[in-house]
Amino acid sequence: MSAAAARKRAARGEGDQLREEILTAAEKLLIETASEDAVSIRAVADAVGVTAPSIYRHFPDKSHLLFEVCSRSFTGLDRAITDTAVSDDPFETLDAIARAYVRFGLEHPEHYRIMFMSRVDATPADFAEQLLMSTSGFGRVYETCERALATGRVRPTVAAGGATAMALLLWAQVHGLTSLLISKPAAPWPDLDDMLRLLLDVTHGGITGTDPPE
Amino acid sequence: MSAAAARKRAARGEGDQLREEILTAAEKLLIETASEDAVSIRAVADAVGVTAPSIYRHFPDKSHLLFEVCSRSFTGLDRAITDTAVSDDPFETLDAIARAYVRFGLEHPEHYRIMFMSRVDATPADFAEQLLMSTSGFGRVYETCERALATGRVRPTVAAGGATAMALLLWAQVHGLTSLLISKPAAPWPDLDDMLRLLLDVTHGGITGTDPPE
DNA sequence: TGTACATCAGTGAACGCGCGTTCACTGATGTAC
DNA sequence: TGTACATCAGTGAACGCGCGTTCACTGATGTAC
Repeated sequence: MSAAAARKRAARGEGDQLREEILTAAEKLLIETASEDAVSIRAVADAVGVTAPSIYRHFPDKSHLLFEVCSRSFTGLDRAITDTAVSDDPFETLDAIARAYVRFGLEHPEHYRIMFMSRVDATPADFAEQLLMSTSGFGRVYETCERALATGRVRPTVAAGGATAMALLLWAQVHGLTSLLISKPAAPWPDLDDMLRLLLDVTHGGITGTDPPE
Repeated sequence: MSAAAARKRAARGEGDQLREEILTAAEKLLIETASEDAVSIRAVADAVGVTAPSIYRHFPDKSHLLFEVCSRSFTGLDRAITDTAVSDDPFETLDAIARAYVRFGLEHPEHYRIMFMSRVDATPADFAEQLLMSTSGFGRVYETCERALATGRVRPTVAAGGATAMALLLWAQVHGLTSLLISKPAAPWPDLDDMLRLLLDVTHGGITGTDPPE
């Protein structure tokens, strides 16, 4: 049962149109099947309504296709972080970013899985790592950590590690919750809002040594 | 190049011997190749020095084999937690468990990946979840959280969630660090000991509202 | 305006591969008499 | 003690499958004269 509607062949300059459709279909397939393996060249081609070889006019091979789908997800997360309102208070900003991060992960679990839970060499070359660390999203977190340190409200033992360690710690915290919620949905989780509040509360308290403002 | 040494055929009662060898080989393959996909029936059989069909005398199918490898890993983690010395101070106990947990994950990254970072339906039926939550390891954490709550030293906002939420939070914390270290080794991580101390410090501080004892 | 032609998006058939699994079998091992 | 026999661990060949990828091709589109 080929999902293909009758396709019109693209005109001369419009080759990029099919390219877009391929990416969209691959993304959709990835999300629906919840499995990277199910995203085969043939399946994608079929979903778009085209034969398998024509994928190769637009992507050199399968891994480049998957990587581009993945890389768009990074952009999405990046935007989610970058769009987060900046507060004068760096701690509030970090809270807002953390919430945006978790929300993004839960709304795009399969992308999240590929980005942060899959094997390192699943994406071409060393590209992926670079892509991650160079995103403006991580940069934003790092800067905000610097601002937080500058307030002098960070406990000395924590401040000693510097902004890099602090940013990585915060990342680990939100990643831990996000990825466990994705991979172990059957655990006896409390209400998500409660859990998130608890996490942020503990993290804030552990970093500043004071109760959170609210 | 079959890795097979000449094998002696097992005697009557010793069928379980090959079964053991199969499990060991599958585990080894999983760790060496760092890929669940590379653990094929054929590859395992070859590693043991036997033909593929003979696997089926010992396991009904591939997923049961993989599941048993995985289930042994759970037992390993479970033991790592259960063997952790219990201190009178529940917070010290939680710290020790956390350290044992992270160490286990880093020493068995592929097992850890399968246990906590892979898709839910990658293991037969709903077995896996049950296996996780019913391990004595998680029970130990839960009990220790109850003891911690009983000390009255836990901040009210945290205590309000109860022992379940607290245990899940701690799990998310250590899982976050462990899984990120595994999947993003190229990130600018500080020294592991420093990172771990930072994590425990922040968590402890966030939960009790006081500086750690040391 | 009309026709010959170059371009190039997409096709259809085929390749070789490794996979999980099945089947009828072989032949060493242990047992019954 | 010796022999016929049942057991069953492991074999070898084969199955059908979906995969990524290649190749020579078709035929609609746009352009040059």
